[in-house]
Amino acid sequence: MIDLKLLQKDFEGISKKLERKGVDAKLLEKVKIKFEELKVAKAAFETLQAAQNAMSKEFGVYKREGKDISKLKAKVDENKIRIADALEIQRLRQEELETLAMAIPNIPDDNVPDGEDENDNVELKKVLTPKEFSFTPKEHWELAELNGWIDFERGVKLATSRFSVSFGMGARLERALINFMLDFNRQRGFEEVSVPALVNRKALEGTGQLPKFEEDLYKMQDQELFLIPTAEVPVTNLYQDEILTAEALPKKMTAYTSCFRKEAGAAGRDTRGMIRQHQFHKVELVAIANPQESEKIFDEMVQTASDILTALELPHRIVNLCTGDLGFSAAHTTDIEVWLPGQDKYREISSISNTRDFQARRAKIRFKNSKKNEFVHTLNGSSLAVGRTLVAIMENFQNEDGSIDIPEALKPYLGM
RNA sequence: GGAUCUUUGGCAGAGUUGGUCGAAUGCACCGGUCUUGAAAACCGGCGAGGGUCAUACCUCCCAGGGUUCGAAUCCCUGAGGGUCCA
Repeated sequence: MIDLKLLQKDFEGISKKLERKGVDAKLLEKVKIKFEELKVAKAAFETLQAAQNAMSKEFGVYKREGKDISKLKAKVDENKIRIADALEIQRLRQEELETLAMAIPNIPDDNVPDGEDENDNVELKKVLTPKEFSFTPKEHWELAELNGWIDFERGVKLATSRFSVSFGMGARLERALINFMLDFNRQRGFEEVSVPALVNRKALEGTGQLPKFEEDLYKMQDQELFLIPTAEVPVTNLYQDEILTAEALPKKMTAYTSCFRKEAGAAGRDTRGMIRQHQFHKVELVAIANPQESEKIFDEMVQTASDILTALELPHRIVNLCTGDLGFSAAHTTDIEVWLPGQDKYREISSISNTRDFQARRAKIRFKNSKKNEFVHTLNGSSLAVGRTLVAIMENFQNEDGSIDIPEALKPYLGM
């Protein structure tokens, strides 16, 4: 949720920033008007309510003194009707405003580059050099089938397209990666948490997936619960509606969960292989931070994710997302893209965002800053997507005969 | 699944014959006195959101409805927690 007071105070400035993210100026204008209307409606209601409260107090006095109350009651009854109307109007305005405001994305930071899509993202640096192959490297699905690691057909049989099954070393590698990543993150000061895979509407509103992106979520039929699209949702919302002490910050957490996405807008993209699945494993980093140090923690998170790839000897690059590629809740995002020799390109494997107080405002996560309460900053990032890491290992560690070497760092996790 | 109790400020915990209750008290926290400094002791402040230059004022005692001039307090529904029974 954007800061409505800020929008009101600096309408020009904020709308200019949001325009970079493709927000219609007319929408903002509407929000501003609704906000004004709400204030008027509120004032009207409050005036009536104040009168009502005063009269009710008088009522008590009359009763005690044994005075005649019939006249007062008539007045109060009449006022009551007007209050009901005023309240209804206020509620309506409130709803209208919320509907509009909840659909506005976060304000991008000034240093976020302008751009349409991922092609306009800005590369910050490359880590490790892709190795030269003396043969044409295969793509991961071929390698996966060759080694019997992943069975795509049987995943479809069990569920539907974009589901797969891992066997043998494929399955073991996934588990090894999860443990490796969790341990790595923990050593960097992120506390491990284990959270529900189903969450309610409020949690998803808190982190910004709802109300705008319901079509990409799996929803339970008999209860208002959704499968999580990322651990960011349950972990960030752990502290929803809470006022934390300043000493409690930062909360740095890591969690492994399965993630579930309908990929509604991705028809035809990455239909082959396990780059884009409806269910996938991910180890996530989440931080609840004092605004003053959120950027420092952001850098730590990027470094941690990058270091995991380095430890796995996987070449990657770090890119700064442009406005067009920036997610709904993020003020700025850094992606890490891993080198896939089979595809001959870098592909996203981690996405790390600082949402600043955008989610905190929605989820009402605050902290006591000496006297006053302030919204925290929330950050999240993958560290890492497990399936894609497996893909990267397959493609980068393949041999000419299709066999695949195991990165040294993982061997202890495989009893090797 | 049934019965019953319960849900209050950062935490703990009063308040349920409806009206000076936004709410005692303790802890925590902040400011001060004392001290070389700290602790202890003592004094003062201290729920949240909106509104205002600041007051006033409005809303909030799990959520949603209802009764009433008036509800933290009564009634209904739902959610969470405890206990007992299946």
